[in-house]
Amino acid sequence: MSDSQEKLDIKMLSRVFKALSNPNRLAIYLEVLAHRHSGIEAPGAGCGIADLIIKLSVGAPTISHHVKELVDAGLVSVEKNGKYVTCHLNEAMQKQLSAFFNE
Amino acid sequence: MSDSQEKLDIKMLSRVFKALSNPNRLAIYLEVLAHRHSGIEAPGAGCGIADLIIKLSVGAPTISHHVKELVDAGLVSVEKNGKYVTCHLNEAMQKQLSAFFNE
DNA sequence: TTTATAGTTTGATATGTATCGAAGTGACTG
DNA sequence: CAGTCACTTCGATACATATCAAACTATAAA
Repeated sequence: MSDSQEKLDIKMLSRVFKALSNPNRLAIYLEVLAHRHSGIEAPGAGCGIADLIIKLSVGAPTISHHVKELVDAGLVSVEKNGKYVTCHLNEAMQKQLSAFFNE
Repeated sequence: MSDSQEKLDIKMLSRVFKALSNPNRLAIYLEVLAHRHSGIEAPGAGCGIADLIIKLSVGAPTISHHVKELVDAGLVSVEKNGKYVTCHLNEAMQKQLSAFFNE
């Protein structure tokens, strides 16, 4: 299964960078990174959409849009619990990016 | 002025990623990366603008524009020799990006 | 000095993006 | 069921971007 692709080609890479090219989206990604190893989410401590809305001071539609783009780029994934949504880091992509800049 | 030595904040980081978010610009950056350790440039073997025009199949103005954006983002630098221009990797920025994704 | 070469700048255009308010959807609550 | 909550989708708008052709600059060659 193509979970995350084997190796990043130019097209996919540029998609990833485009996803990170917006300050708000990058902030979301950094927030997800920060919660990377926080284990089971304490309520409100995770990377819920509501937390992001507060931290970034932009509207819910915008956050929703940005999160979707991060998901589409393969950088994060979302998990639905009832009416709540939590963001998680895509570790595989993280590794590939790390490898790319380490070369 | 404050060049790229301190740590990358969200604003600068997003600028860097924006520079890499265009496939053609990313291709240029990869080309520069590829010539990173080729020592003294053999004529035509380096990362001259002309080489890039051929490799990317886009017009000279577009290449010129993209190279400028990469320079502005601090990813590469340019060196003029007579009427020729060669691109070089900004190693400091490379290190910072590597560090960012390794964290 | 005239001409050619390498690259840049300008102007135009077509397309993409960020953001918002309003309306919609699905889940929980009384 | 009716209402609220958390989030998403839609539609509009203002702004940014990628690209090209044409004009320009600077260097080199004749």
